[in-house]
Amino acid sequence: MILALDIKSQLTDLIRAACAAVSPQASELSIVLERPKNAQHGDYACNVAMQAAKQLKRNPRELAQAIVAALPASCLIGKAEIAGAGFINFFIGIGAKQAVVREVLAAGVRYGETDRGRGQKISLEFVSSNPTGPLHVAHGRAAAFGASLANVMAAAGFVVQREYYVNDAGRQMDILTASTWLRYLQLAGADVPYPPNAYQGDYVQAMAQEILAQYGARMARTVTAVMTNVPALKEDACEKDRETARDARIDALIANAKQLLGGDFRLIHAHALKVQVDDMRADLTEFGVDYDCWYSEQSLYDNGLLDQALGKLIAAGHTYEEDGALWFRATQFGDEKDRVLRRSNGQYTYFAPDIAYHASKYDRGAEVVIDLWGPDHHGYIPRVRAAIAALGRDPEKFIVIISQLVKLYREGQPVKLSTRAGNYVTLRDLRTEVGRDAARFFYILRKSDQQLDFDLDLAKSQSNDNPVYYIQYAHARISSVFERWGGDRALLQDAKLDALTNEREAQLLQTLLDYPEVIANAALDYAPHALAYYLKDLAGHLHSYYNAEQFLVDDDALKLARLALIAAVQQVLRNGLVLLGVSAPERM
RNA sequence: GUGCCCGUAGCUCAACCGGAUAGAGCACCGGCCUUCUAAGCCGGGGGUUGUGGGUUCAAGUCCCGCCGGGCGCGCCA
Repeated sequence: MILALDIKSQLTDLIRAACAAVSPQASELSIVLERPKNAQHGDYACNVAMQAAKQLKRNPRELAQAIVAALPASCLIGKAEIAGAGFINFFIGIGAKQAVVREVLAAGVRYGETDRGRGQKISLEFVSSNPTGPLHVAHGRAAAFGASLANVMAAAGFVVQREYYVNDAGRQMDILTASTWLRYLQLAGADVPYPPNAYQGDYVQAMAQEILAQYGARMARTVTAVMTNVPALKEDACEKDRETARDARIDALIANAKQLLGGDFRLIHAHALKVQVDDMRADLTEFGVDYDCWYSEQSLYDNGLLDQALGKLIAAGHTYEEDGALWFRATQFGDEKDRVLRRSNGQYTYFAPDIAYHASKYDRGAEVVIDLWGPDHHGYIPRVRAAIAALGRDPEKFIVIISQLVKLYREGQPVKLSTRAGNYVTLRDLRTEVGRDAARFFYILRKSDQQLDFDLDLAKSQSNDNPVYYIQYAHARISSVFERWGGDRALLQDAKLDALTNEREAQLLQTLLDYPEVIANAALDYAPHALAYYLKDLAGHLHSYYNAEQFLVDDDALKLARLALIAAVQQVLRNGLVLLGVSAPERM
């Protein structure tokens, strides 16, 4: 929706008109309005006079004076004064601000929406964890960030497609399949060794149980058969050699599994995939994170999109063969080295289907593609960008947001995590421990490219230390006032607002006015944390107001005006919390 | 070694793409509950924005050097 009451753009128009009257050249200037930190500097400050002073060869303060003098008459501006080096400070009349209350109450859940995104189609991919085990706390951050960003962008007028790329075709899934089978063999009584780089979690055991229950001993094989041609580990060698040996060992086990099981390998594979994807989906749904599309990597092989994408690259001459492998000339598109698409063993790299996947995002209508990745993938960005460029798409329309590491703290000490032992903290653990609201909120409190220290005790604490409760409490307090009042909230829509005149009321009105722009900026900057800080701010102003003034007063006009104001505040608090996936409780 | 990201109060972090006296919370000190929820409010101390230069009316923000930290640099994903 487009606000009737957009003070900032109305003011911008007035200033532009004034500039045009002062000088034809000045009419070309871009008018930037900013909310001063210092209340003495008014509600909006404009620096256009300082920007223009040089090219107009005029003194900035004198120029500012001329612009102010040329301002068209408007009931919006209570006062405009020159300050500092040439700022024009605007004080908005309280009457103009009061109208925001009616605006908020009329718009309701839609207050804050703008058309800044102009309906641009965005593909936003986030989490996309391998379906080889439960989501852990880093995925949780990506989930919370991606979901909040998608909500904020949608509110700002973008059309957002939320995507999860399911890596159901790669080697990791084969390892999970083999892991499940090995556990199954152990359950069936076979004394097979379990490799250290197979999946260690208990969920593998659980899947093995299910396979055993469903298919009985039909997939059992002798240990000798399973271990045929499986090379030994080299635990006394150096780290690099040990890793190579481990890789070779698990690859041999996978090859044996495929050969010994035939079609049954696909059965275990399909079972494991379904269990893991269902589990992740349930986990995310419980976290308030939903997707428009779960996109299968395997489908790119099956429906020919992979061949199509590679065919395009080959036809355009962007590939070559060397050492038996197929290479992409990534260096011609800004990457630091060329990249392998198809290995000499005939297998495609992870990169190859990923190119097809990204191509499909654009082919399905995305104007801008945004990927949210972990920090360990940032070296991968130039490669994908190069491929997008090679396919004739604008690489500027491909944006990667890096979601940095999450460190957990308990009692001031970092929580030790060891992926190898399989005892990492899952998202589900975290949700169980601190609750969904605190988890969602804490996760987006930091800029995505900054490491996040997650204080478990703080997130759990039901105290004033906890910013989630601080905001929710403001919302609940307002509910409590209305419960005490007992009147009909619909009456507030038409309440007279003239009585809202004191400093705290002016502050609240202005903060409500800021909300749509906060949403828009958070969307354009990919920075949902800005919304969290705004809500803390709004809640703070409400708490101050609550403490300073009585709402349920004898003076009827004053009472209704104040109730209308806090109803509007509550609406905005709720709207903001909804975008962040945090509940807005009526009582606490 | 090379590339990217980061360095702001004792701690965790903001700062509206270059604006005015760098702001919150925690911690510390002092006040406020017979009045709509004290999970709250009011007040106080605390800073050479890692460092040295540069750009300009104006730099935490932009450019260069250095110091310190994180991550990446596979025919892995």
